[in-house]
Amino acid sequence: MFSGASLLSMDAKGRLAIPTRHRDALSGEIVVTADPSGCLLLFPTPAWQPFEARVSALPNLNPRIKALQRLWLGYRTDTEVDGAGRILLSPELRDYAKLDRKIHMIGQGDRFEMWSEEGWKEVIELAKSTMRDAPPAELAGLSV
Amino acid sequence: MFSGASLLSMDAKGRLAIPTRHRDALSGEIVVTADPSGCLLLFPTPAWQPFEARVSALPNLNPRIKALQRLWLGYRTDTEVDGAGRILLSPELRDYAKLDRKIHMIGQGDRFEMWSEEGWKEVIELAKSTMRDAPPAELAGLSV
DNA sequence: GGATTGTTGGGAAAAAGTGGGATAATTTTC
DNA sequence: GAAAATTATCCCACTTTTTCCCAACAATCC
Repeated sequence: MFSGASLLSMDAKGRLAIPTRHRDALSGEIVVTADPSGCLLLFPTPAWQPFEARVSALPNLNPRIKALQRLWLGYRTDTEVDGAGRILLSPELRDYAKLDRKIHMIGQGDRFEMWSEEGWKEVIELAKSTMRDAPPAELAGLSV
Repeated sequence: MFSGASLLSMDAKGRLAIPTRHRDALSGEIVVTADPSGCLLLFPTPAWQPFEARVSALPNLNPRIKALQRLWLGYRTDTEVDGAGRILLSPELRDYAKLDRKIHMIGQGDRFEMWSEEGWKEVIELAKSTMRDAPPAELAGLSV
């Protein structure tokens, strides 16, 4: 299970160093794609496959679902970690998630999420405002 | 059950000495994460697991709940107490909770909370103003 | 009062991150 | 079709960060 937040910096060539503590989990082949929440998703190839299978199996006569498929499957990019422990993000992926120098890499179970500084700030703000204004009933008892 | 408030001081390297009276409760593996209230949470590993299970089980098609999961699960960091009774907080965790030298460590049942000077002052202020201005009906009977 | 235990800060060695440069490959233009 | 230029990939070196260990100071107990 991946977890942990890291602030990474992408260089001018679009290279991104994977923190060493995640190197072995992400060694070799990696799949990167776009997520409709605004971030990029980063899967080790074995974890990608069930995800792709589930997305492909969705009933895509619904144009909304079809649009989701277009993103998840359409932006799918295979890449791999180079000798210096870095991956290369294509201009298209970088552009989709509005990534510039500072990137937040967030462990999220079977995948990592890549957020721009701005996007991650909005996630934090959404979480904070939720707890402040209208905590969902499902959370009852979570905080002691 | 953890309880008690301690004012700790973090050194320049992000090291934080655990008060001796809590050492045995927090010996070995510890889980630290971010909380949407603005503080960090510190669990002994056994106490973390039911918390993670409940968070993971939330219905995360709701973007607000998904944002909460991103924080709680995403910032999750395993750490351990060093030979001098200190833990190391990563720059990302420190940054999230705006921690600088002075940190308030608050016992809270199965976990500890870590607050910045500023954040803790706001908690106190909120508690005070609540009792002053609009005590919730749920409190009926608490004050003798 | 001395000794032992606990606390704090610093320093050195190792590891990881960062950037540049060179070589190879591909594309475009003449 | 060939040559040149631009882009991409790989490799090496330097800088910064991290981690581990030790020493000095403080407090407590005997």
